[in-house]
Amino acid sequence: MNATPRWLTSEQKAAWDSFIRMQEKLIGKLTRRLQDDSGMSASEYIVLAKLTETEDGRMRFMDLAKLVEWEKSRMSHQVRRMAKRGLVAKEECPDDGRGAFIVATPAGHRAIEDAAPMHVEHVRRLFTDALTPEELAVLARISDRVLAHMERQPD
Amino acid sequence: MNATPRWLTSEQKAAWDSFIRMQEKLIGKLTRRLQDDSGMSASEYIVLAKLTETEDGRMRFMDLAKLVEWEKSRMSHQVRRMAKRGLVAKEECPDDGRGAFIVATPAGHRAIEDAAPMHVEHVRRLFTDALTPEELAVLARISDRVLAHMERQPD
DNA sequence: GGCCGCTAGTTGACGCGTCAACCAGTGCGC
DNA sequence: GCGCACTGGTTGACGCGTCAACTAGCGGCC
Repeated sequence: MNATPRWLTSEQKAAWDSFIRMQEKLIGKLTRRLQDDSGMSASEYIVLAKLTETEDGRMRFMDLAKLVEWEKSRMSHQVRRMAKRGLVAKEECPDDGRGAFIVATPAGHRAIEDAAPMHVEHVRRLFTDALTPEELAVLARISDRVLAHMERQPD
Repeated sequence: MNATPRWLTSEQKAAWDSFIRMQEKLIGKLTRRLQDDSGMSASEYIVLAKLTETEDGRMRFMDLAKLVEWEKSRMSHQVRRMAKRGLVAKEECPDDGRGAFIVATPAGHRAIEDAAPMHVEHVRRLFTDALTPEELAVLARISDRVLAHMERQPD
């Protein structure tokens, strides 16, 4: 212990800084846009998106949480807030006394249908339009490599 | 208005999904690690990092906010919390009656010096080690392109 | 020197995310 | 059928981030 730390090379640091800066600005702009255009947070958007992609706009609480890779407590808080806003509703589950279904309400369906086209347009405008198809493919490959690499690491 | 929305192609959507997933997982792991290893949030880390990179560990409030591209209210809240924890202190500015200097305390210096080597190690372990130097360079170039593209867009 | 618009910084309310503690129902072993 | 570990889900406290409203000092124009 107490070995002199191995810092990043200047190329590595530059790459890291660019990546972090880009990602922060991009996500920031998108969430602000979503909020301004549709009065919806990114979390609300993704919950509604996943729910309404199903057959009947309904999903078991834990299935939903696993699908978006959230902790159950995060999902619980989120669902409570969205239920208060009338975007989703909780229904009890006949098969499992503990369980709950989360359902997108009509207002929820309307909200995501209104929001989605604009959101996609912003993703296009800010992100995909910046890159050639080849660059986009390279970025996808790199992202998958990092993801795969992380899977192999502890934690 | 009401034109049928132009969705992303499946390649674009796949690239977007991979990027988002990677970035969320990576940032998530790093912040959790930082918290566990050093009891510090990412925000605290960056504030201390920028502060201690200066000559005297001191910076004008607004200069600091601009440097890390935060809103002043965000910085104000952050500094208040960090002052409460004893990581920084506020000093008044002789030249400008409104102004404030933010100073890293000895505890602040110690905290970042302890945290930095481990943090860098995790960045290396989770990110730079996943990629070849060429891939890293490509990612940097792509990030810079997206950044530059965003600068040219409204908002 | 008095007004006015600007910049510096704070505050409060509210949504978000994490952690840890908790309750309740399930299902399995005996 | 009883006990017990596990899963499903909630809750409360707290740090974080945004927005909007606010205070206060500065600087320029008349």
